[in-house]
Amino acid sequence: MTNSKKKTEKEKFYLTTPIYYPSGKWHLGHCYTTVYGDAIARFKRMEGYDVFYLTGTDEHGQKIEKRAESAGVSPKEFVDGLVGEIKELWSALNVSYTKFIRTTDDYHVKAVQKIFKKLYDKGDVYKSKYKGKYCTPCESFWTESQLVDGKCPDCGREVQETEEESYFFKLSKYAPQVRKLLTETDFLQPESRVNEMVNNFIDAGLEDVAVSRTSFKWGVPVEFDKGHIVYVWVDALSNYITALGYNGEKESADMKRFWPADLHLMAKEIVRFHSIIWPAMLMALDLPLPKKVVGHGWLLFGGDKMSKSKGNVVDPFILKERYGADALRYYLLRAMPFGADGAYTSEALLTRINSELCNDLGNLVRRTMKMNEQYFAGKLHKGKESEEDAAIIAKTNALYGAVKQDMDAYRPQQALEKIFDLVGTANKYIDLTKPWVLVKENKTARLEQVLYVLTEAIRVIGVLLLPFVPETGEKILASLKLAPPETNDGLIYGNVKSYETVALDALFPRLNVEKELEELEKLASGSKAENEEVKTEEKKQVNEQENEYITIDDFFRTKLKVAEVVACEKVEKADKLLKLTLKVGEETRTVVSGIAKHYTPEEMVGKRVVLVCNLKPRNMRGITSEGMILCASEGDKLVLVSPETAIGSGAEVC
RNA sequence: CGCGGGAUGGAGCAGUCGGUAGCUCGUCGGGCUCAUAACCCGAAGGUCGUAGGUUCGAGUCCUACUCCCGCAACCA
Repeated sequence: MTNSKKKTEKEKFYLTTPIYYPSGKWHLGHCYTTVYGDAIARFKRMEGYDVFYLTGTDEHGQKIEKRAESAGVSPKEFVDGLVGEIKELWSALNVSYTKFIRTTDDYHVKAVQKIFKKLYDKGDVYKSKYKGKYCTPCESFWTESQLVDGKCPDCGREVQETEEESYFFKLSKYAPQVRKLLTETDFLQPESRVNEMVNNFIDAGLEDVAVSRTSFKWGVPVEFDKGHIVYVWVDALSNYITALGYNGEKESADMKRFWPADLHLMAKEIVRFHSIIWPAMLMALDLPLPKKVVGHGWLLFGGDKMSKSKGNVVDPFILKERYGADALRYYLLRAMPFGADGAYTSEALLTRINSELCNDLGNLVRRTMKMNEQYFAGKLHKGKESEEDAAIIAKTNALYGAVKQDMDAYRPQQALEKIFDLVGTANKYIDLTKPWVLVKENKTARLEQVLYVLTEAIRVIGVLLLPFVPETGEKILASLKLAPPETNDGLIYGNVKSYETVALDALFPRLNVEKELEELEKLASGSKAENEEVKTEEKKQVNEQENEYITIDDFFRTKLKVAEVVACEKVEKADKLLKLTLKVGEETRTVVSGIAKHYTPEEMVGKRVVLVCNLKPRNMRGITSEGMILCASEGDKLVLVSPETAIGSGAEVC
């Protein structure tokens, strides 16, 4: 509001990623949000803003508590490893965050307690009963709708009506204000999410949310009521203010300077919390609201038709290692459409690297620099423009404005498109002006001017590329013997009057797509195996040596028998389940199996299959499944395991 | 009727307020030689899921339908 202050004072820009939950491997999805934020942060810095870019990890909760327990370490130890990894990842990808917050950080924990107390004192947090159905053996709460035939969906046993004490946040009180915020401002982007939020959650009736739990310990204890743990909403969401030093009491300098946030960036599945609960919390705390929440789509995997099997090499470390941070950053930023889901395929990644980064951009820089070197020993001076130059000069001059417009709308994919449009124009310009002909005709002045025009375009491209692919931008500028500029001033033709350029190594080496796909495939199966190892290790802490072999006795603990399918039908309201009636010797059993996607009920009847007889019965969609039939699967393919030739049902498998 | 997204040339996508259907990759042909077998030009290829409707005119609006994909549920 006080824009008319002194011009000398830098404007601030505060943006955040979500804090990520360290429960498993970090993947490309995490990278997307963070790199997206980084591009914006870097761009804003070049625009002269005082940027605060926050990221971090959300480390509390039951899931982590359990994981740590089964891994035999403390929750903090469990989480420390993963946090170390994600920090490595960000540094590998050149993410320029200002601060990394962990919800286990001391100052955060204390601040959350203060915030909780403040909300409580205000009356917006109150103690009540959390009603639900409790299954004692499973130690789980279920809502009415989750129950199957009124019984525990997990084990099929009776559940008890139980009440648990819990603190609630008066979300309902703020519903009208939040609704207004969503419908009457451009707070939430893309707009398509607004209806989704309003229709599905607000207008459906906003209930107060439970903000404390007593079922686990790993979290921030409620200061004035030990035994209660602050639940994720208050704990995690408030990171955006605790990171600035907010603690409910005195104002911190950073809080004063940077709050409210200019942009909260996240994937669509948590838009709900950021666009409803978070604003309501801030209202309750009497704090200003963030200016914008942007929910981007998901990076989807699969649909890899070219490579035979899954080909899901999505380990960002591997990709970075092989192709470099910039290639990965470029792909992520370029391939995601705004607001919608994007697909990851290794093939698309490789094609993009080759055709756009390597052929179009890399080659443009290289051929130009080589000509500079060859014809003028790299020394160029601004000359007289000719008609041929008009179009490319106009584009060069317009590029910054175009990129800025897209970046102000937080659309890096479109900004990149604009930059690469100039790359294309420059390549065409070379064919248009034919420098090699000018050489032969001794039109030295014209030749120098042509190369100067190109070099100027490349300079602007290089600078504007910095936020997206920082290493590449720097390399381009290094070719021009320029340092990355502090600001975006001077991004117009003619700003640098003379050059002394050098031809450096290729920006991106050309990749053999087929070969790389094969390599990635190999690595994928490797890391997949690794993943599975980790999982089993987590589940059971088996001694490694014992893990390699089981004894014959171990094997015979599994009772396998041949069974004949006598009847089969689809399970209602479940698209993967078939209900099989099996004859095992004299006995008849019902088994529910998730093979409906691969076999029809009709073709199942009469088949002989292998049944695990002594598996603990389990309730699935209201049907008790007494065993499991063996299948072999490979990727999406799944086939039944059957006896090779006819053998009586009930025959033992050994 | 659980929630949501989508259906546009071989593949991946753009198409804003309704007015001649575009881009990238791939394919084919040509050009050039400064450059990383790169670059440039041209061509082939789409009745815009189906059926109705509104309109002078619909990929773009309305209705119904079909199919696909996420989530949820469920696959041990």
